[in-house]
This record gives sequence, structure tokens and C-alpha cells, in this order.
Amino acid sequence: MKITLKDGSVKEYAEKMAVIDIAKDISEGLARAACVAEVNGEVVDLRTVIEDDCTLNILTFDSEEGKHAFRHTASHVLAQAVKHLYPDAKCTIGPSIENGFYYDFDMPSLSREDLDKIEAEMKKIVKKGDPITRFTLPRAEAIKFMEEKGEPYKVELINDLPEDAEISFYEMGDFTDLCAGPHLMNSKYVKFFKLTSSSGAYWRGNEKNKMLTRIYGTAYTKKEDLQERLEYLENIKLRDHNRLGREMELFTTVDVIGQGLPLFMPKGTKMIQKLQRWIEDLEDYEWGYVRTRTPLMAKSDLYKISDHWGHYKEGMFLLGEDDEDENGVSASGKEIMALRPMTCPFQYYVYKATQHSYKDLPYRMGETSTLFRNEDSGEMHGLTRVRQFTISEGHLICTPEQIKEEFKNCAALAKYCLETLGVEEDVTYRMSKWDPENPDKYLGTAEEWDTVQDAMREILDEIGLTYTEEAGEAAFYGPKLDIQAKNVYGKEDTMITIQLDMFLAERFDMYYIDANGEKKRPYIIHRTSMGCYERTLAWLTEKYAGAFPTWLCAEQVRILPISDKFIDYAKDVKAALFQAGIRDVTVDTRSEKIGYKIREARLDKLPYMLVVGANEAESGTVSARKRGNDGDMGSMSIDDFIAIIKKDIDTKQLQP
RNA sequence: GCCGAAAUAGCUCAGUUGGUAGAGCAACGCAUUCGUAAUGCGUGGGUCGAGGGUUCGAGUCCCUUUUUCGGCUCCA
Repeated sequence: MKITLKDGSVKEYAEKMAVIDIAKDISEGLARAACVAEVNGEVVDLRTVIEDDCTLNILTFDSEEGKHAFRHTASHVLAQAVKHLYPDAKCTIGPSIENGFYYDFDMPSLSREDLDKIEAEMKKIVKKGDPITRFTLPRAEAIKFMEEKGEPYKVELINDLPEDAEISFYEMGDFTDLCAGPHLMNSKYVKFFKLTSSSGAYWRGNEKNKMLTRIYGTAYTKKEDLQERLEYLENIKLRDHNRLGREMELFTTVDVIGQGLPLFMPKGTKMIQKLQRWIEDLEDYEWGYVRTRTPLMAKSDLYKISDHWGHYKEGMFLLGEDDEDENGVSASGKEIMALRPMTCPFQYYVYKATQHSYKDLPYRMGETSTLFRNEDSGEMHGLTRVRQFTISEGHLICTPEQIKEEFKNCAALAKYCLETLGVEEDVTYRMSKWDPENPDKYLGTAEEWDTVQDAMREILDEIGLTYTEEAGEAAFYGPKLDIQAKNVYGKEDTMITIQLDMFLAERFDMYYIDANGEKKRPYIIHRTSMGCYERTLAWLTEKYAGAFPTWLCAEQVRILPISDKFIDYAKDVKAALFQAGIRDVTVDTRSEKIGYKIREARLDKLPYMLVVGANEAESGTVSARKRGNDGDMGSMSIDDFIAIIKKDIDTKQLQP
């Protein structure tokens, strides 16, 4: 048989051969580094025996597939160590993930000390270095095998495998695990690893199931790479908005005020104000929006029409519902109210308050809208997951003919916002579809969903977006285009969403008068331009590590007099900047040395510092400095500095 | 909501087997008037998250509760 290698060369063998032996034939070094292989483009285990002509690509740890196999084997080493130390622990699953691996066990929870002990046991296992072998069993025997080992979760997994599935096991020393593979040839290769944390995780990801104990770890082929990863994990804490945002006094939280209810401090408030002014003007004057201001709460009746009551009641803050009867009426006669979790029905009534002709459409309503969602107590996180937040909300009421162009415009506006914030490269697009397995969670029928999802797909393809499709992520009233971004820890959040709504116009009896004088149902787009202010601020904090674009900074310039004698001149400079429209300027009047003032201004990540002393006062100049290691811009006239900072602000670009 | 960890001065953290609450930074005061990342000296500041309990005595042990963190589930 002929084996064509990656470099195009061809090896010929008289008999069938395992991939690992071909690797050894190529070079011992390659065989040592090999993790998995690709045969005719398909990822296979190194044990796979090749019988026919094929292309073969041996993959090392440098490839994604190699990393997965390597860390998957690391997770087996972890499981083996856990079984040594905790014989009663039941194994479940242990996959590799981005940057590491985990394994879930049914066992009591673990402390850091326990993890250290398990790590020590893993080191012993790796040092001993058992060869890893693979074998398969027929279904009945496989079940019997795992039953005898006392692994009920494995039995459940086997039972759930499709009829024709090959049931494979990997054995290393005294440990055998049900596993599809692929795996390394020997546990001795898993040299450099670290157990990073442990936590609870539901069996099969379902909150109704038992809570298992999950152990997270990471593994590398080189000590330096492991070290680098651990240092990286330390360093990203410095970008974490939840820490940096508090340190920089953007926001704080107070125990007695409650979870998920951040207080914006002056700096954070100023930044949000700047974002809000920008967005409102952008929408109203450049994209044809009208602005609304609607109540933050409503009677329960409203949410019954929209069916938020049916689909979203758990997520709302209800007022006076304590003694609600089965008809949703309070026994004490009080009205049952709810804080609004979204703006939709309120803006619909703005639309409905006047009669609209097809000539009025599209009718684009924007609102800087504060929403309330009663998240479960464990869900809150910094500014990214809160119970009260304010979103650049909007609803577009369109004729069917307009829907495509308006949707495209919403996407273009969102894209413009991302570009202006400098984050357009950091997002991914997701088309969020309904879940046909779970129709009760949604309004409407399968046919209706197919129709509108097809329409959305067509629009997205016309725009030319690269996007993924995901079932079960839609709103209950329609599919969404979600623009996703990852935080410093790699966790993904929705930043912006644009949704097609095919049900609520009917429910709220919204209409427009068409050219023939007949009532017609409009289409509705729910959308946001730059998402909610809290989450966006969190994202920007992490993106820029606190060194925000100048236009967004609460304090753009700090003037640093060399000594008290030059405070007056510093104030003159401040006044000149104010005159020129640069208003977020302060003077550091403290009796400190200039080095100290500069140090503090740099730690505050200010875009510009202006040092003023005798020379500057004399010549009417400033000695400018921007953030960064070689930030000295030299001496210049006040006007020259104004020109520089104005350009910086107007182009909304970040200084390098 | 679930599993786990944590909460001590404004911030970061010490505080040993239960025995009189500490440091650095910050703040404030005084002196210094300084040229590109920390001037010196001094002062104030904590019912140890809250509420119960055990004890002669609790920051330390037990219970409840609130908040925070890491995950799970959920989500803008």
C-alpha cells in the first residue's frame, strides 16, 4: 500500500501497519511527539491500522486535534488518580476543552488541598508511564463490564449510544474508561499539567440532574508553555472589568442595595453619558429614529397580552403578587404590577396611539430603556449580568417589503457602533433559532418559524455575514441575529441583538393602512445598536484594559503644575481647552513632586498629561505626554495640543 | 436556583492550638515648591459582613443569613 505524507512524499509498505509504526518509520522524534493523525482528512487514533492507500498527516501537540488528544489523555490520568485516592468516586465524562480539560465525578466536593493531592497522584501515574491500549466490546458485554466496575454513569452512556456504534475502551495500568478516543500511546507523555479548579456541574448539563464534582485542569508538552498559561491566567485578572472597574472607580456595589445592582460612580457615569449621547444622536439624526420615554412598569394585563406572563414570568420582578389567585388577581384587590423586562409592548402602544399609513413606515422608535430582570442569585457578575440595566433599545415597525432593508440597516448601524468602539474584530455572529424539540417555549407553529428563519437566513447571506446557527437561542417571539463577544476569561456574551418578530403585532392588534385603504399587519424588528450600557462598558474595560479611547474617557486631560506657583497658569490652560470644547480636564493642584503626579496620572490611564512650569508659563506652551511607555510628546503651543486631541477625539481612534 | 470558596481599616492582605485587633498603600495635617513612574514627619480610621449559639472569654468553633468570587444551569 502507498501512504502519501503531508510533504507529498510517498511511503510504501508491504503489509498493513498502525499509524504509530509508520510514524516511527518516518522518525523516532515524530513518533514521540505524535498525538493523533489524519487519514484521508479524518482524525484517527495512532493505534489505527492502515490497510489501504491513503494520505497520512501525523499531528503533534501543535495542532488543535493534537492538543485535544493530549489533554483528553490528561483527563484520563486525572480520573485514574481520583480512583486511586477516592475509590468510591463514580466516573462520568472527561473531555478536553479550549486551553485545558475537565472530568466530572460523582463524589463529594474537593478543596484546593485535595486537588494538590490528586495532582501529586497524577505525577506518580505519569512517572510510571503505563502504555495505553484500546479495545472494543459488544454492547451487552460493555454494559456488564461497567456494571462490574460499579460505574452506573458509564452504563447510562453506553445505553444511550446508537445501535451501530462501536463501543471502545482505553486501558492504562489499573484504569479502564469507556471512551471514543483518540488518545496518546502512553500516559508518560502528559508531563506538564496543573489542576486549576473544581466546581459543581450538573450531570448532562441539566439542572434537574445530580450535581457532580468537576475538576478543571490544563496540560502542555513543555514546562514553559504551562508556565506561560498560568501567568496569562494571573495577568487577565488585571483586565477583568469586575476588578479594574472597581479599582478605577467606574462602579461599585453595596451589600444592602443588593445583588446585580451596581452603582455607577462619577467616572463610570460620565462614560455611560458619553455613550448614550452619542448613540441617541446617531440614531435620531443619522438613522431616522424617533425617541420615546415609556414607563418602567405596567399592570400584569400588559404582559398577558404579550405573553411575557406565560413565557417570562419567572424572570420578572412582580409587585403585589404575594396573594395572587389562580386568575392572576390579587386577593386583597391590589393591582399586580411588574417592572418591565423589555420595552417591546410599551413602544407598541406608542405606535398604536396614532393611526399610521404605509407612508409613515418604517416607523423607527428608539429609547434609552432601563429594564429589570430577576436573574437567579448565582447568575450575577460584575456589569455583564445584572438585575437592572439600560439598553439602547428600539423597535422598527415596517411593511413586509421594507423588512429586508431595515434589517440590513440595523445590522449596518450595529456594525458602525462596533467599529467606532474599536471592537468589530472581536465579535462573532450567531443566528439564534427556535428549538423544535421544545415548542412550548415559543409562540407559533413550526411552519411559521421555518418561514421567518428562512427569511432571516436570506438577509444574513445577502449582507455577507459569516455566522453560526444555533437552535434554542431564539426569543420566544422570533429568531435573532446575536452579535457575540468573549470576556477576558473566554466566556461568551451577547452584546448586540437584532430580532424578527412575527407574532406580537397580531397580539397587540397593530396595523397600518395600505395604499388601498385596508388595514395590514406590520412586521416588527426588535434591535439594539450597541447593546446595554453596563455590558458594553464592561467589555470596553477589558478590551482596553482601562486605557479607553480618548473620546470616551471621563477625564481626558490632567494638567500637572510643577509647583503651586504654576497653578494659575494651569487653570488658564484648562480654560483654553474648555473654550475649545475639551471639557473633561482637571488640574492636579496637590503639593506633590512632578514625578509623583505623573505616576498617578499614568496609573489612572489618562490619555493626556500636560506638565506646566516656568518654561511653559513663560512661553504659553504645554509639555504634553500621552499614556504609554514613551509618551513624551515634547513642548508645544496650547493650540497645537488642542488640534492633536481634537483629531484624536473626532476620529474616535485609540492612541497607540 | 445548584456545587464550592471567601468576607478583618477606603484598597490589598497578615492575624498560629479561642486570651487586649496589625502592616503596606490611600486619606487627613504640617513641612517641602520640586521638570517626566513614589519627598519627609505626624494623625485619624475597624462593634473583624449581619444575626444567633458554645465558652469565664470568639476575628478564630457551630448554626442561620447577606454579599462577593470560581463553575453549573440560565441569559442582554
